[in-house]
Amino acid sequence: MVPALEQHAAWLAKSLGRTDYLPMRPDDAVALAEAGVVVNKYKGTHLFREGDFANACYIIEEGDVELYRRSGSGRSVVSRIGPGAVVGDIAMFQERPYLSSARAVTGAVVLRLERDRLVPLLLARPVLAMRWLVNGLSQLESTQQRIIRLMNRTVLEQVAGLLDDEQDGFGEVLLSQATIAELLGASRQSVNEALSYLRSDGAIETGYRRITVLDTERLSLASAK
Amino acid sequence: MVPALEQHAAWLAKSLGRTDYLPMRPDDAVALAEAGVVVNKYKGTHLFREGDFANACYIIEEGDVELYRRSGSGRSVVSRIGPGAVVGDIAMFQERPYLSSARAVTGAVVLRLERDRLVPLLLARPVLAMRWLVNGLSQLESTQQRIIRLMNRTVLEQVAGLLDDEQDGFGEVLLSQATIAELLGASRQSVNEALSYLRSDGAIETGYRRITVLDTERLSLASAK
DNA sequence: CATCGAATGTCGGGTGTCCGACGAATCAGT
DNA sequence: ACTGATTCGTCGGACACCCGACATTCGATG
Repeated sequence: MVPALEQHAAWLAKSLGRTDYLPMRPDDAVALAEAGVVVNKYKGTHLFREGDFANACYIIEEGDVELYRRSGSGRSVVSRIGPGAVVGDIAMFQERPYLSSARAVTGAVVLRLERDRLVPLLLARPVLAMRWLVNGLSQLESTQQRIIRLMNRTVLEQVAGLLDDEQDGFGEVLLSQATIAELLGASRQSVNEALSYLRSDGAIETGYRRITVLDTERLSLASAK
Repeated sequence: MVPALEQHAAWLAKSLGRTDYLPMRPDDAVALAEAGVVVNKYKGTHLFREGDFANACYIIEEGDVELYRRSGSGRSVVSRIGPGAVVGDIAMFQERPYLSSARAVTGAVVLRLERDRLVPLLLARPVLAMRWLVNGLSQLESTQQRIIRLMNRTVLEQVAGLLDDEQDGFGEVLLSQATIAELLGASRQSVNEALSYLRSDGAIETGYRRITVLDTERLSLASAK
């Protein structure tokens, strides 16, 4: 076994959750890593497109991926996911076409898992199936929370909440205002107005494709309201 | 084995999806039915409340259940689910408190599954775990679709879409306007205005806690826009 | 350093929705 | 049939948001 494979195995074990009551033996993770292929995706390329038949799913190891659908004329962003997320598994398990397109917005490293190899593996190793289950349900939970964040909230509150969630270790969010607007289902102008307010409040600093969080306190204040 | 148990087993097999590549042996369904307890819930009673520690999950066999959370002052409806849906499993698998309350809005029959009995069962029978997984992911899909339905859509379009989805075999939707408003995150008045428009258009008829769909064609026309 | 595409900041006009309020209609219980 | 509680229908004012438009600024590319 190559060292890289071991590394991926360890990474997978961490990514699929840390539930104590589901002890994961090392060979479980290794088996999963062996079943997949590590793929390097360049910025802007697609993992899959809406309508393609779902033969495989992907686990994101590095980078950000955007999920979107055509809706009428334009496209609407369903969600944006990062390392640890599993994508395409819904359609894959149901043996149907993907219901959204997945595009790497940064350079990304993903693990591609073919349906024909994954399903037998999960059936043979119940612990992996259970982990996968818990992981998928966690995703469901965060999606539901996003619904709540969208409902009955002004753009200002939504923007503040998003910045609070998305900031990295240095308090930076590297998104254009247009992208934020798409994520929230708002217009770019309204997002700009909200950012202006937060800036004048001293909660953030804004730059080109970059927002720096200065005061998390004020931010969550504007978010909760 | 009592006849009622057989019936529940058959029902469970149907409810957890019909994926051909996951053949479910009869004893799988029976084992699942045996692991749970059938509970009768009267209108208005709670299956569980937000914050309670999640010891069990529920499969709904009859009736409708409403999921809601406290948000600030009032409560906001997360979703409304019917027969076939599984609820409470997210928190249960994660060993955390329930993140929303579940209340029977009609009389309901549910199967209560204790965590301590279910987890070993799923580990012993991978097919069941996989079915559960596919079912949970389907729920995730419909939640995502609901997000899309909420974003960038007028109340009229949302109401038309909801009626199209929720009508039963006779084209009837038995919900009060206030409930519809909660489901969509809109005000009762706006829902009323949308219904008035659809009524004058000849697409629906309205009554006390009842809406009858007359013309599905016009409805989907108003929904798509 | 010149150029061009992309992103930001800002302005009015138009409108969809919320909110409070009120009366009419419907249902359930004594 | 009377009564109280719930639901429906409707109005006008307030306001957050969308949209189009335009100038400005930033960053990559040669």
